[in-house]
Amino acid sequence: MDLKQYDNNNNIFKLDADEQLLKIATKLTYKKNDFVYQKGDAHKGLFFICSGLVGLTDITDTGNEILLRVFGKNFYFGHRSFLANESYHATTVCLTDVILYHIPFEDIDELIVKSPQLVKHLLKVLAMELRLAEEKFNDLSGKAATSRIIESLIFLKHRNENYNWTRKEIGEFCGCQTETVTRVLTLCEKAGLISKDGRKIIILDENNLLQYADKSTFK
Amino acid sequence: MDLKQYDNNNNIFKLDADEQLLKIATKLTYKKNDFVYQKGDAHKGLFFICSGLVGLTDITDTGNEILLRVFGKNFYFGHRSFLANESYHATTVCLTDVILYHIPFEDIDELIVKSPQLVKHLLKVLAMELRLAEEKFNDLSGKAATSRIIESLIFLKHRNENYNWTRKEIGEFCGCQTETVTRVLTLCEKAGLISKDGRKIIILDENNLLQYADKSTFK
DNA sequence: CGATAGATTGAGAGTTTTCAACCGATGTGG
DNA sequence: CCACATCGGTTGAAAACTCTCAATCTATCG
Repeated sequence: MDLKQYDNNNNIFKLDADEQLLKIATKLTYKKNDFVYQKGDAHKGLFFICSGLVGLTDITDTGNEILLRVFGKNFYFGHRSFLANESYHATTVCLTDVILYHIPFEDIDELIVKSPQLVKHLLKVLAMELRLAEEKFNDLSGKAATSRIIESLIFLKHRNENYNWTRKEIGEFCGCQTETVTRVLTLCEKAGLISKDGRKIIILDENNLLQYADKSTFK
Repeated sequence: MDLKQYDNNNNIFKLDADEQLLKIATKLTYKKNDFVYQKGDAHKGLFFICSGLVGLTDITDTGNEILLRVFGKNFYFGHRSFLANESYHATTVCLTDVILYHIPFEDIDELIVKSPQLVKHLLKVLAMELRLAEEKFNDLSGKAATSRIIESLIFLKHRNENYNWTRKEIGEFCGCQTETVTRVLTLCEKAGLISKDGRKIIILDENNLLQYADKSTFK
C-alpha cells in the first residue's frame, strides 16, 4: 500500500450524511460480530455508518478469514455490489457495535436522479478502493510478511485510532497468520518501535517503524 | 476468482465506440512492449482499444513484475486514475501491437456532460474490477499455486482466446514464478487436461481442468 | 541459420504455515 | 467480588510450499 497517499483520518473516503437521503433511510443498530449482509445476498442499496466499524470479510479455500476492506464513521458501504448490479461477493461483519442508516435504492438510475453528488463520491471511492486492492495484491505478491504487517498496522490505525486491532484482524488484512503477526510485533517491540499495553498496540515512532518494514524477514 | 461470473468473451466489460466521443479522440498505434502510460504519470483521460491487448502492470519490492488487469478490444482503460483524480498507480504495457483512441478529458464533470452513458459503463466496470481484484487477493492468500495458475489460465484465455499467454504472464497475473507455472502446466498435460502445441496451451476439458485446480500442490 | 525469447527441469534454500501447548487478559454469572 | 470460561496472545518445533539459481532445451523470428 502506498501509505503516503492517505490523509491521516482517511477523510477522503468519508462524506457527511445527505439529509435528503436520510429521509428515506432506515436506522439500524447492530452488535459486535453481527452481519449486515452476507456473501451471495442480492444487493440492497447503500449503507451509511453513523458510528462503529464494519469489516468486509471473506473466507479462503483453506477456511481462513480475510479482511478485504474496513469502513468507519461516515463511510458508505454496500456500494460495490449496488453499482455493479451484482450480488455481494463478501460478507460485512460489525467489528464493534454499529449504528447505521440503510438507504434503499432500486438501481443506479434512481440514485443518479436523487443524488448525483453521491454518485460522484462513490465513483471516486470505488476508484480509490480499486487502487488499494491492487496495491494489497502487489504487497501480498512481493513483500515479506514483516512489511505487510507493519504497513497494515499503520493503515488500520489511521483508519481508526481508537480501535484496538487484534493480531487476527491485522493478519487477515494483509494475508498472514495470527502467529506471524505476533512474532513480528514482538520483534518491533524489542526494537523499541512499538509498545504493548495489554492487548493494545502503541506505535511509538511511525517513521522508524515504516523503515523497519523494509527488513525482509522476522527471524 | 469466481469464473462462473463471466460470460465467455467478457462482453460485459466491453462497449462499442461512442461516435460522438471519437470525434474528439486521437488515434494512436503502439508496438508490442510499448508503454501507453507509466506509473506516477498524471491521468490523461480515457483510452479505448480498437485492436490488441494491453496489460496493467506493476513491479513488486523484490523486482518482480505483476499483471494486475488485462484490457482487450473494445475495453476502456485509464479510467481508474481518471475517476479517482489520482496519478497512475501502475503502468500499461502493450502485450501485442495495439491501435487505440485516446479521448482527453479534463475531469469527471466534463465526462458526465458529454457522455453520461459512458460514466455508467465505467462505474459498472470499475465495480466489477474491484470484485475481481479482491477475489485475486483472496486467491493469493488462500489458494495453492496450482489452483491460481489453472484459474488464471482459464480466465485469461476467456479474455482473449487467440492470444498465446506465456508462463511469465500467467505467473505475473496470479502471483507466482514462471517455473511454477511450467511445473503445473506439465502436470496438467500429463493428466490429459491440456495439450501444448509449441508454446501454445490448448485447454482440452475446461471442467475437468477446473476440478483439478482444487488439488493443493504440484508435487 | 543464428540469435533471442521463452520453456523445462533439478536441487537446494528459505519464509511462512501448521500444530500444539501454554499464558494472560477480559468479561460474566453466581 | 471471586471463579471460571473464553478470547486473544505467545512461543517453539517441524513441515510444507514455493522460490531461487543454474543449466539446458526448444520455439520463433529476422
